[in-house]
Amino acid sequence: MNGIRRPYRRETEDVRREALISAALDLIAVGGIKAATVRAIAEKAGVTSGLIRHYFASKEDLVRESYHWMMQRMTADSADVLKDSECDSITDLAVFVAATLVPPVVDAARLGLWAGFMHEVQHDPLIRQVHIQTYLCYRDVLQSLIGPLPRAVSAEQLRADAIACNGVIDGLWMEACAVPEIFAPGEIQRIGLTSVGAILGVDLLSAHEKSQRPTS
Amino acid sequence: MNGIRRPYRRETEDVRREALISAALDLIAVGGIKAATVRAIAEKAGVTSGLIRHYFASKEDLVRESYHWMMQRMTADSADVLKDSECDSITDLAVFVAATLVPPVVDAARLGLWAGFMHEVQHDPLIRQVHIQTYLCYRDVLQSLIGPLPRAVSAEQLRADAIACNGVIDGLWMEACAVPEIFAPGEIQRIGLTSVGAILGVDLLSAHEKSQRPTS
DNA sequence: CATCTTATTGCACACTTGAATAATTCATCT
DNA sequence: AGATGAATTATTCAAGTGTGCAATAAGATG
Repeated sequence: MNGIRRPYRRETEDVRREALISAALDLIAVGGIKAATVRAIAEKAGVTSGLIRHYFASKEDLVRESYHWMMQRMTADSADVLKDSECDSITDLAVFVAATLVPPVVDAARLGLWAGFMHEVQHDPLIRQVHIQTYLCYRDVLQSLIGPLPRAVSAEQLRADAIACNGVIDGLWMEACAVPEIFAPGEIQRIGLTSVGAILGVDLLSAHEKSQRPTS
Repeated sequence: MNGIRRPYRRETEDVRREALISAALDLIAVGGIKAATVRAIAEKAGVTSGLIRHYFASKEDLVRESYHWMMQRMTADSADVLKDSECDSITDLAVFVAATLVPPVVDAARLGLWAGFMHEVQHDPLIRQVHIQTYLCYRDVLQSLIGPLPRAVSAEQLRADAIACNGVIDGLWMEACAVPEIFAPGEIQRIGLTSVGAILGVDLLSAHEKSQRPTS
């Protein structure tokens, strides 16, 4: 058989793996896990489907690694918000909460991705571990922002506060992603700041407003 | 061909439709949407796969109706908590919040079900409409519980409070379903009561404790 | 009991799926 | 340049997918 084959370039393992992972995540975000077939992934990554099994033990394996990759990126993204902050602890927290409740963190595709994996969290041990690790990591960041606040609380109370704040933020993020049209612009962000502030007994709303305009 | 056919009983349309819907939901809860194949659904419902197309225009159609059915049941369940309450408004709210944050509402299968459909919410117009309707309905119940509280707030504030409380509850519910093992028993419930109370400026925790033991 | 309606089965069909493997072609090394 | 090795393609395969439709038997009606 001598049909003409498509030309190709050889790439490093890292390049190909990342291309396949990105393609898988794109597909899952838009069409759910069922849309991530080997053929669709390969086409989106610009290769043929056979290559998937060359770099991953199975398609399942690729999906698992994709989840890990995505969660790592999300964690890094949220940590970046505070990278070079020179503000007080209240303002840091306000900025952190506010950033989580507007685009690009609020994004239908991101929610689709997150939900697409949620069921695997129940059954795949590795995915479950990644989920827990990412959740705890995010909560720790939150706790490290809550801790320095000018309040006197026990360690137990601090943990409870972090869980609670994480809960509000997650819940609001979800609804904002799912059906943004039923909220006014900026409403969810404002509600998030107010609620977290109420839980912690600090005024996050004005702290956030203050952080917006000192560009003078 | 005259192989012996499996015997069967004729049932009404309602019985069969509900059996098929229940079977579909069971499968989706455990294995995600991809597990809900026509053959698996039919087997679990005790019929053969051809019957699905007799009662539903397509498998997709069955899935859509299943979602609708599930959401209606969830809404009804949460409304039932307050059915014959004779308590004051604070206690009603406390009971409502508390009920959402323990089993059977907190349940991995329920979360799996909910997440399994989340992606369809983005793309299927009917499912999206059902989602919005259910969300607003739940929030209205919440708002009707918040409204009578002994506080003086504007209508706008009331709406914001309801959104915020719904957010906390959703977020905590999610984490409790997903990874219950990282929380102490009753911890999420307590945190939920405290947080919602803090947002609204009322003491839900003691209101709930009070409602537990007046069985004298 | 005979007849009729239709709920239900059983099967075939066309397609898609993930996986396995043979066949190629690119890039590197001497 | 020419050979070597491995990245990549192309093809095949068995299993599973939803759908369409004819055959059948359950149960109501007369």
